Amino acid sequence: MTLNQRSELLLKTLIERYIMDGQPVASRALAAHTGLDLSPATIRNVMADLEELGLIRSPHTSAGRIPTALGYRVFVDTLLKVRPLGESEMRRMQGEFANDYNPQHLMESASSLLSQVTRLAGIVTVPRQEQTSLRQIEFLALSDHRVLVILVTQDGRVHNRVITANRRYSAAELVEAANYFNDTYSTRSLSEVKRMLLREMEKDSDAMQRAMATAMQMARGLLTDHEDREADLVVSGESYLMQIPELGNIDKLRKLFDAFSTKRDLLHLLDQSLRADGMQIFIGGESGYQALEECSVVTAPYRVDGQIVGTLGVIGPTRMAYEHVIPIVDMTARLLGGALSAQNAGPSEGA
Amino acid sequence: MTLNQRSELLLKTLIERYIMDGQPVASRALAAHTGLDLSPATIRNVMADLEELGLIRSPHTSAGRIPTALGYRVFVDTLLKVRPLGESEMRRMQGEFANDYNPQHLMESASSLLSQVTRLAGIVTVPRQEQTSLRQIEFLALSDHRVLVILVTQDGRVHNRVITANRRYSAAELVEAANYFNDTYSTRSLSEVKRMLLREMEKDSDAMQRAMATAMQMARGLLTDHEDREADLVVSGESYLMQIPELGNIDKLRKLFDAFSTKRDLLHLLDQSLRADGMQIFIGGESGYQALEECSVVTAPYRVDGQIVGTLGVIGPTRMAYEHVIPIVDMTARLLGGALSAQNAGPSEGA
DNA sequence: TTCTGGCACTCCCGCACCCAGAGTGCTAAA
DNA sequence: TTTAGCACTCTGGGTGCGGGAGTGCCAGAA
Repeated sequence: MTLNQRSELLLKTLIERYIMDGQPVASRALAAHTGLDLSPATIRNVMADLEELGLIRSPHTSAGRIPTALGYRVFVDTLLKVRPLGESEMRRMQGEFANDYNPQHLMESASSLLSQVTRLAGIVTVPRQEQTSLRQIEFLALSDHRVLVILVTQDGRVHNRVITANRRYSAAELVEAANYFNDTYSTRSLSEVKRMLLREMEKDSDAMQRAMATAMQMARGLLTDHEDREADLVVSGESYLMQIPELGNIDKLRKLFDAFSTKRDLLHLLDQSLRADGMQIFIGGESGYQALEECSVVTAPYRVDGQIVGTLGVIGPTRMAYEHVIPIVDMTARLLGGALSAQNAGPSEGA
Repeated sequence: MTLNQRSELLLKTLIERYIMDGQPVASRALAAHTGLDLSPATIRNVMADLEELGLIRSPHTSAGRIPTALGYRVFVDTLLKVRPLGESEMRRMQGEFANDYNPQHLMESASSLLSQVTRLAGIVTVPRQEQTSLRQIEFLALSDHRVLVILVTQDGRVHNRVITANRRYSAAELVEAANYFNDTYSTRSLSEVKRMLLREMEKDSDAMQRAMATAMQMARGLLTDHEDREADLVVSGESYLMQIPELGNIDKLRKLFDAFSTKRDLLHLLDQSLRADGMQIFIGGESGYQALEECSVVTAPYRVDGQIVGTLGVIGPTRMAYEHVIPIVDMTARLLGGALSAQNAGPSEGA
């Protein structure tokens, strides 16, 4: 499928116009808005060819043409000129992340920033624990048999988990166990820690030192149901999606919102982007999820200390201003990654 | 405004029927479904009186009647017979809370339980910190100047906050400070702690013991921006609201969903319920929030160790099955309160 | 006095119909 | 290869009509 230059230009303008006002584009309008000095009749001939190729279609006989998913694909892959971010917009975005050292809060900022600037729904995945490495662990006796485990990961997030032990542990024992744990496992990735722990636990526990045994005991609580729903999503601006006319159908809208609250499908989708190591754009049904039928998803992974740990992006109608959305998503990923990495160094000013 | 028994019965049946199928109720239908042996003509006379009183209205001349907000008010206040929960439903609900000792998780369960059982949106406010009392506090050195403060409140929730100190603190210092803090302030309510701290800090810091000084230093970080958005809402099942026909109007729907993501108005509303110390029902515009125009809100406060700490409830169309919803909200409040109180005792089985 | 049957009236709703407008596809000529 | 012209098609809004549902009122029955 090769398009000559003129067809490309026409396809490009057609999609741009359609994105602008959502109306099927007629041959006359196209003739007027593309620079070429051609009559509507000529345009019609070209459009017939483009329709043949499956790039555009007409909703009915006497309407103009609208892009198909394939048309958008070609547009995004080869025709789109991404417009770089303006200075002021850039500064405004940077401002959102300045002086904030709370990781959870940073992710919420990123999500709401995405949705506000693009007027679409913003999504940010919270770093998967397996990906990030352990920085520090502490055990704290709460009551007789209950111990609070505090886990600080490399991205600066603090995780709590209360576990119920089968005997009472003294404060000294717990400190000792934590020290052992920190000495042995700190700076290793959580998945690695998990592997190592499982191996250790196979050994006869009689042979262990006391500290080690206690640490193992605590770790058991950590290992069991740790990853259930920890991998989480921050979503914001869903309500922007309610005014997009393509989803006037309440039923489709409902499916979409269910996807937002279930989160599972979205997490899967974003996982793909996590592995892909670069900006990704899913157009319409391409994502494979029925709820996203009429939607496109633009995602970019973000890095903490050079390591990809999560993804963020936006969800909106297939008819979205890609050339505008793409640089915003890209920049937000950089800014969030930067802010999360920066905080490891820690701020230098006083409280 | 006094209604005779017959008018009351007719109003009650009319509203029940309208809640059932959402259609305006005609005199003939009403004559058939109320036990009374009256002709439609007689019913019409009574309906004219009820309309005069502002309890019902007709959408247009030749339609039946539908209840007004005032009508609903009278209905829920004086006519409604709440149907007690069935055994099996009760057990099912209890099951949701069994063997769960994670407060955050319990609140999410409560919210999703509410929405699943009622098929409306469920809301649960997270306990206000001021209301609950301090159980335990610990300080943990993260890096040079950064200290992790871990705060365990009476309801079992664990709060983290990273503060940046203006000098390095040794582990021993931090332990000592935590001990001092726990000895002095434990079991007091957080608002009380805050008051006492402010008083202490006015004194000359030279006079303080070292531990106390350190504790004060840490506390400063806690006091500053603590209550910003901590008071939070757990919402679920919003998408159920999309299929209620009264909100077919996308614009109203959007306002409602904005209210869900802003959360502020909802928090205000629930705060009223917190103070009212009992089940509350806001019908239509009564709540005073425009977004809730066509909605009713049913709320009940829940208690931890006898003390009201939060509220929960549902939001749905004014035309909701109150006699069904009310006992569910009531029971959920008891169950959540119970589960949160129970966990303070702690489970007895091993890990 | 209260209830009821009857009747005229009103309004909604679905249906068919028509018409203007917009846009296309095709053909023949430049 | 491009273009003008023309016939054709589809949409959407407006209109008119008839049936159905329900009311309000009145006069007579209980």
